[in-house]
Amino acid sequence: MTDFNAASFLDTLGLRATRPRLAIAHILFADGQNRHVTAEWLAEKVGQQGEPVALATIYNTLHSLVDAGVLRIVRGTGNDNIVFDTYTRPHHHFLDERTGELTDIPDGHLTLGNLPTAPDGRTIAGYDIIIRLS
Amino acid sequence: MTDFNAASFLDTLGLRATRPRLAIAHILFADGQNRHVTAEWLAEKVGQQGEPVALATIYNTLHSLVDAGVLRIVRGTGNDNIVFDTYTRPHHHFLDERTGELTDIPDGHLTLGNLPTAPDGRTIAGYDIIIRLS
DNA sequence: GTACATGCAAAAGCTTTGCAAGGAC
DNA sequence: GTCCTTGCAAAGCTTTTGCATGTAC
Repeated sequence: MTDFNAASFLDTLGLRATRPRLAIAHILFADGQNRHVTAEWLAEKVGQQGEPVALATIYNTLHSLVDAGVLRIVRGTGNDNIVFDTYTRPHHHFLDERTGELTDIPDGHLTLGNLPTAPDGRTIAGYDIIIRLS
Repeated sequence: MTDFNAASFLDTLGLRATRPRLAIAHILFADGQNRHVTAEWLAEKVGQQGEPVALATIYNTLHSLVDAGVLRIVRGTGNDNIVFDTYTRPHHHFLDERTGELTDIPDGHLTLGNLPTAPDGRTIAGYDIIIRLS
Protein backbone atom coordinates (compact mmCIF):
# COMPACT_ATOMS: atom_id res chain seq x y z
CA MET A 1 0.00 0.00 0.00
CA THR A 2 2.67 2.49 0.91
CA ASP A 3 4.58 1.32 -2.14
CA PHE A 4 1.65 1.88 -4.46
CA ASN A 5 2.67 4.37 -7.08
CA ALA A 6 -0.41 6.01 -8.49
CA ALA A 7 1.52 7.94 -11.14
CA SER A 8 3.11 4.90 -12.71
CA PHE A 9 -0.11 2.95 -12.29
CA LEU A 10 -1.90 5.53 -14.41
CA ASP A 11 0.97 5.70 -16.84
CA THR A 12 0.73 1.97 -17.42
CA LEU A 13 -2.89 2.47 -18.36
CA GLY A 14 -2.04 5.27 -20.75
CA LEU A 15 -3.72 7.91 -18.61
CA ARG A 16 -2.16 11.20 -17.67
CA ALA A 17 -1.34 11.63 -14.04
CA THR A 18 -3.62 14.49 -13.12
CA ARG A 19 -4.58 15.45 -9.62
CA PRO A 20 -8.09 14.00 -9.74
CA ARG A 21 -6.85 10.74 -11.18
CA LEU A 22 -4.06 10.39 -8.68
CA ALA A 23 -6.49 10.88 -5.84
CA ILE A 24 -8.97 8.41 -7.27
CA ALA A 25 -6.38 5.78 -8.11
CA HIS A 26 -5.02 6.03 -4.62
CA ILE A 27 -8.38 5.60 -2.96
CA LEU A 28 -9.39 2.70 -5.16
CA PHE A 29 -6.21 0.74 -5.60
CA ALA A 30 -3.58 1.66 -3.03
CA ASP A 31 -4.40 -1.10 -0.58
CA GLY A 32 -5.23 -3.78 -3.12
CA GLN A 33 -8.61 -4.49 -1.59
CA ASN A 34 -11.78 -5.05 -3.55
CA ARG A 35 -14.26 -2.24 -3.43
CA HIS A 36 -17.71 -1.40 -4.72
CA VAL A 37 -18.02 2.32 -5.21
CA THR A 38 -20.42 4.86 -6.62
CA ALA A 39 -19.41 8.17 -8.14
CA GLU A 40 -21.11 9.91 -5.27
CA TRP A 41 -19.17 8.03 -2.61
CA LEU A 42 -15.92 8.56 -4.40
CA ALA A 43 -16.49 12.29 -4.81
CA GLU A 44 -17.04 12.60 -1.08
CA LYS A 45 -14.01 10.50 -0.28
CA VAL A 46 -11.81 12.56 -2.57
CA GLY A 47 -13.13 15.73 -1.01
CA GLN A 48 -12.25 14.48 2.47
CA GLN A 49 -8.63 13.97 1.51
CA GLY A 50 -7.91 17.32 -0.10
CA GLU A 51 -9.24 19.36 -2.96
CA PRO A 52 -12.69 18.40 -4.14
CA VAL A 53 -13.16 17.08 -7.67
CA ALA A 54 -16.12 17.80 -9.90
CA LEU A 55 -18.61 14.96 -10.14
CA ALA A 56 -18.36 15.04 -13.92
CA THR A 57 -14.65 14.42 -13.61
CA ILE A 58 -15.25 11.55 -11.23
CA TYR A 59 -17.48 9.93 -13.84
CA ASN A 60 -14.97 10.62 -16.58
CA THR A 61 -12.21 8.97 -14.63
CA LEU A 62 -14.29 5.99 -13.57
CA HIS A 63 -15.25 5.30 -17.17
CA SER A 64 -11.63 5.69 -18.25
CA LEU A 65 -10.65 3.11 -15.66
CA VAL A 66 -13.38 0.78 -16.89
CA ASP A 67 -12.05 1.18 -20.42
CA ALA A 68 -8.58 0.49 -19.16
CA GLY A 69 -9.81 -2.76 -17.67
CA VAL A 70 -9.12 -2.12 -14.01
CA LEU A 71 -12.70 -1.43 -13.00
CA ARG A 72 -15.91 -3.06 -13.94
CA ILE A 73 -19.54 -2.02 -13.78
CA VAL A 74 -21.82 -4.20 -11.72
CA ARG A 75 -25.22 -4.87 -13.17
CA GLY A 76 -28.46 -5.34 -11.39
CA THR A 77 -27.85 -3.68 -8.10
CA GLY A 78 -31.42 -2.56 -8.07
CA ASN A 79 -30.71 1.00 -7.20
CA ASP A 80 -30.23 3.55 -9.89
CA ASN A 81 -26.60 4.40 -9.28
CA ILE A 82 -23.84 2.83 -11.29
CA VAL A 83 -21.68 0.66 -9.08
CA PHE A 84 -18.03 0.22 -10.03
CA ASP A 85 -16.15 -2.82 -8.80
CA THR A 86 -12.38 -2.89 -8.40
CA TYR A 87 -12.43 -6.65 -8.74
CA THR A 88 -12.55 -7.31 -12.46
CA ARG A 89 -12.41 -11.07 -12.68
CA PRO A 90 -15.67 -12.97 -13.09
CA HIS A 91 -17.47 -13.26 -9.80
CA HIS A 92 -20.87 -12.66 -8.33
CA HIS A 93 -22.54 -10.71 -5.60
CA PHE A 94 -24.70 -10.70 -2.57
CA LEU A 95 -27.14 -7.81 -2.51
CA ASP A 96 -28.45 -6.84 0.88
CA GLU A 97 -31.98 -5.73 0.19
CA ARG A 98 -32.19 -3.81 3.40
CA THR A 99 -29.12 -1.67 2.99
CA GLY A 100 -28.41 -1.91 -0.72
CA GLU A 101 -24.90 -3.07 0.16
CA LEU A 102 -23.11 -5.25 -2.32
CA THR A 103 -20.53 -7.83 -1.30
CA ASP A 104 -18.48 -10.31 -3.28
CA ILE A 105 -19.27 -13.95 -3.26
CA PRO A 106 -15.98 -15.75 -2.74
CA ASP A 107 -14.84 -17.32 -5.95
CA GLY A 108 -15.65 -20.96 -6.45
CA HIS A 109 -18.48 -20.81 -3.96
CA LEU A 110 -21.03 -20.54 -6.68
CA THR A 111 -21.32 -22.53 -9.83
CA LEU A 112 -23.89 -22.64 -12.52
CA GLY A 113 -25.14 -26.16 -13.06
CA ASN A 114 -25.73 -26.08 -16.75
CA LEU A 115 -25.66 -23.06 -18.96
CA PRO A 116 -28.46 -22.93 -21.47
CA THR A 117 -27.48 -22.72 -25.08
CA ALA A 118 -27.46 -19.27 -26.58
CA PRO A 119 -30.24 -18.69 -29.07
CA ASP A 120 -29.55 -18.23 -32.71
CA GLY A 121 -26.08 -17.25 -33.78
CA ARG A 122 -25.33 -15.60 -30.45
CA THR A 123 -22.61 -16.44 -28.02
CA ILE A 124 -22.65 -16.16 -24.28
CA ALA A 125 -20.48 -13.27 -23.24
CA GLY A 126 -20.78 -13.98 -19.55
CA TYR A 127 -23.24 -14.01 -16.75
CA ASP A 128 -24.04 -12.08 -13.64
CA ILE A 129 -25.62 -13.54 -10.58
CA ILE A 130 -27.09 -11.47 -7.82
CA ILE A 131 -28.12 -13.28 -4.66
CA ARG A 132 -30.62 -11.24 -2.74
CA LEU A 133 -30.41 -11.27 1.03
CA SER A 134 -33.24 -10.30 3.30
CA MET B 1 -57.58 -14.55 -24.52
CA THR B 2 -60.74 -13.38 -26.23
CA ASP B 3 -62.48 -14.36 -23.04
CA PHE B 4 -60.11 -12.30 -20.93
CA ASN B 5 -62.13 -9.98 -18.79
CA ALA B 6 -60.02 -7.03 -17.82
CA ALA B 7 -62.64 -5.60 -15.49
CA SER B 8 -62.97 -8.67 -13.34
CA PHE B 9 -59.22 -9.23 -13.52
CA LEU B 10 -58.69 -5.83 -11.96
CA ASP B 11 -61.48 -6.40 -9.50
CA THR B 12 -59.80 -9.55 -8.28
CA LEU B 13 -56.70 -7.50 -7.56
CA GLY B 14 -58.69 -4.89 -5.69
CA LEU B 15 -58.09 -2.22 -8.31
CA ARG B 16 -60.79 -0.02 -9.76
CA ALA B 17 -61.59 -0.60 -13.37
CA THR B 18 -60.57 2.71 -14.86
CA ARG B 19 -59.94 3.33 -18.51
CA PRO B 20 -56.13 3.41 -18.27
CA ARG B 21 -56.05 0.24 -16.22
CA LEU B 22 -58.39 -1.61 -18.52
CA ALA B 23 -56.24 -0.72 -21.50
CA ILE B 24 -53.04 -1.72 -19.74
CA ALA B 25 -54.42 -4.97 -18.36
CA HIS B 26 -55.64 -5.89 -21.79
CA ILE B 27 -52.32 -5.25 -23.46
CA LEU B 28 -50.33 -7.06 -20.84
CA PHE B 29 -52.51 -10.02 -19.92
CA ALA B 30 -55.18 -10.68 -22.53
CA ASP B 31 -53.24 -13.26 -24.49
CA GLY B 32 -51.52 -14.91 -21.56
CA GLN B 33 -48.07 -14.49 -23.05
CA ASN B 34 -45.00 -13.42 -21.13
CA ARG B 35 -43.83 -9.92 -21.81
CA HIS B 36 -41.04 -7.57 -20.82
CA VAL B 37 -42.26 -4.02 -21.01
CA THR B 38 -41.11 -0.54 -20.17
CA ALA B 39 -43.40 2.30 -19.22
CA GLU B 40 -42.43 4.04 -22.42
CA TRP B 41 -43.35 1.11 -24.63
CA LEU B 42 -46.63 0.63 -22.84
CA ALA B 43 -47.58 4.29 -23.12
CA GLU B 44 -47.07 4.14 -26.85
CA LYS B 45 -48.99 0.91 -27.17
CA VAL B 46 -51.91 2.30 -25.21
CA GLY B 47 -51.92 5.40 -27.35
CA GLN B 48 -52.10 3.33 -30.51
CA GLN B 49 -55.23 1.61 -29.35
CA GLY B 50 -57.28 4.62 -28.35
CA GLU B 51 -56.94 7.48 -25.92
CA PRO B 52 -53.44 8.18 -24.71
CA VAL B 53 -52.64 7.80 -21.03
CA ALA B 54 -50.27 10.00 -19.07
CA LEU B 55 -46.88 8.46 -18.42
CA ALA B 56 -47.26 9.11 -14.71
CA THR B 57 -50.42 7.05 -14.75
CA ILE B 58 -48.65 4.27 -16.60
CA TYR B 59 -46.06 4.15 -13.86
CA ASN B 60 -48.75 4.27 -11.20
CA THR B 61 -50.55 1.36 -12.71
CA LEU B 62 -47.43 -0.70 -13.29
CA HIS B 63 -46.44 -0.32 -9.69
CA SER B 64 -49.93 -1.19 -8.55
CA LEU B 65 -49.72 -4.36 -10.60
CA VAL B 66 -46.35 -5.17 -9.09
CA ASP B 67 -47.84 -4.70 -5.63
CA ALA B 68 -50.74 -6.91 -6.63
CA GLY B 69 -48.25 -9.63 -7.56
CA VAL B 70 -49.01 -9.97 -11.26
CA LEU B 71 -45.95 -8.13 -12.49
CA ARG B 72 -42.39 -8.17 -11.38
CA ILE B 73 -39.48 -5.82 -11.84
CA VAL B 74 -36.44 -7.26 -13.56
CA ARG B 75 -33.10 -6.29 -12.12
CA GLY B 76 -29.87 -5.75 -13.91
CA THR B 77 -30.95 -5.04 -17.41
CA GLY B 78 -28.09 -2.63 -17.75
CA ASN B 79 -30.14 0.13 -19.24
CA ASP B 80 -31.70 2.70 -17.03
CA ASN B 81 -35.32 1.94 -17.66
CA ILE B 82 -37.33 -0.18 -15.31
CA VAL B 83 -38.37 -3.40 -17.02
CA PHE B 84 -41.59 -5.06 -15.90
CA ASP B 85 -42.08 -8.76 -16.51
CA THR B 86 -45.49 -10.37 -16.74
CA TYR B 87 -43.98 -13.69 -15.76
CA THR B 88 -43.76 -13.61 -11.99
CA ARG B 89 -42.41 -17.01 -11.12
CA PRO B 90 -38.69 -17.37 -10.46
CA HIS B 91 -36.80 -17.49 -13.71
CA HIS B 92 -33.84 -15.89 -15.40
CA HIS B 93 -32.96 -13.91 -18.47
CA PHE B 94 -30.87 -13.58 -21.54
CA LEU B 95 -29.76 -10.03 -22.16
CA ASP B 96 -28.79 -9.19 -25.69
CA GLU B 97 -25.99 -6.68 -25.29
CA ARG B 98 -26.44 -5.37 -28.78
CA THR B 99 -30.12 -4.60 -28.64
CA GLY B 100 -30.82 -4.49 -24.91
CA GLU B 101 -33.56 -7.04 -25.50
CA LEU B 102 -34.47 -9.30 -22.64
CA THR B 103 -35.79 -12.82 -23.12
CA ASP B 104 -36.76 -15.54 -20.70
CA ILE B 105 -34.61 -18.54 -20.14
CA PRO B 106 -36.91 -21.52 -20.24
CA ASP B 107 -37.50 -22.86 -16.78
CA GLY B 108 -35.34 -25.74 -15.66
CA HIS B 109 -32.69 -24.93 -18.23
CA LEU B 110 -30.57 -23.21 -15.68
CA THR B 111 -29.67 -24.34 -12.23
CA LEU B 112 -27.25 -23.11 -9.64
CA GLY B 113 -24.84 -25.80 -8.59
CA ASN B 114 -24.43 -24.82 -5.00
CA LEU B 115 -25.73 -21.74 -3.34
CA PRO B 116 -23.27 -20.13 -0.99
CA THR B 117 -24.35 -19.73 2.57
CA ALA B 118 -25.78 -16.39 3.48
CA PRO B 119 -23.52 -14.36 5.74
CA ASP B 120 -24.44 -13.61 9.30
CA GLY B 121 -28.05 -13.92 10.26
CA ARG B 122 -29.27 -13.25 6.76
CA THR B 123 -31.39 -15.46 4.60
CA ILE B 124 -31.35 -15.79 0.85
CA ALA B 125 -34.45 -14.20 -0.57
CA GLY B 126 -33.79 -15.32 -4.11
CA TYR B 127 -31.40 -14.84 -6.93
CA ASP B 128 -31.33 -13.27 -10.34
CA ILE B 129 -29.20 -14.47 -13.18
CA ILE B 130 -28.56 -12.47 -16.30
CA ILE B 131 -26.81 -14.23 -19.15
CA ARG B 132 -25.23 -11.72 -21.46
CA LEU B 133 -25.26 -12.44 -25.15
CA SER B 134 -22.95 -10.82 -27.63
C1' DG C 1 3.22 23.94 -27.88
C1' DT C 2 -0.24 20.53 -28.29
C1' DA C 3 -3.36 17.40 -27.08
C1' DC C 4 -5.85 15.85 -23.38
C1' DA C 5 -8.35 16.81 -18.69
C1' DT C 6 -10.88 19.59 -15.70
C1' DG C 7 -14.71 22.19 -13.94
C1' DC C 8 -18.77 24.42 -14.21
C1' DA C 9 -23.28 24.79 -15.55
C1' DA C 10 -26.68 23.29 -18.29
C1' DA C 11 -29.01 19.43 -20.70
C1' DA C 12 -30.85 14.97 -20.85
C1' DG C 13 -33.49 11.04 -19.50
C1' DC C 14 -36.28 8.40 -16.48
C1' DT C 15 -39.27 8.34 -12.59
C1' DT C 16 -41.83 10.46 -8.87
C1' DT C 17 -44.69 13.96 -6.64
C1' DG C 18 -48.26 17.57 -5.72
C1' DC C 19 -52.54 19.00 -6.50
C1' DA C 20 -56.83 20.12 -8.75
C1' DA C 21 -60.28 17.87 -11.57
C1' DG C 22 -62.61 13.63 -12.74
C1' DG C 23 -64.69 9.10 -12.16
C1' DA C 24 -65.80 4.45 -9.85
C1' DC C 25 -68.68 2.32 -6.79
C1' DG D 1 -71.11 11.36 -1.63
C1' DT D 2 -66.66 9.50 -0.75
C1' DC D 3 -62.47 7.93 -1.81
C1' DC D 4 -59.49 6.50 -5.31
C1' DT D 5 -57.42 7.83 -10.01
C1' DT D 6 -56.05 10.63 -13.46
C1' DG D 7 -53.47 14.12 -15.80
C1' DC D 8 -50.54 17.74 -16.10
C1' DA D 9 -46.61 20.10 -14.95
C1' DA D 10 -42.93 20.52 -12.15
C1' DA D 11 -39.42 18.58 -9.26
C1' DG D 12 -35.78 15.09 -8.32
C1' DC D 13 -31.85 12.32 -9.36
C1' DT D 14 -28.19 10.42 -11.61
C1' DT D 15 -25.37 10.79 -15.48
C1' DT D 16 -23.70 13.15 -19.69
C1' DT D 17 -22.34 17.05 -22.60
C1' DG D 18 -20.40 21.54 -24.28
C1' DC D 19 -17.04 24.63 -23.92
C1' DA D 20 -13.62 27.64 -22.07
C1' DT D 21 -9.72 27.20 -19.00
C1' DG D 22 -5.90 24.68 -17.30
C1' DT D 23 -2.13 21.41 -17.34
C1' DA D 24 0.78 17.10 -18.31
C1' DC D 25 4.22 15.82 -21.22
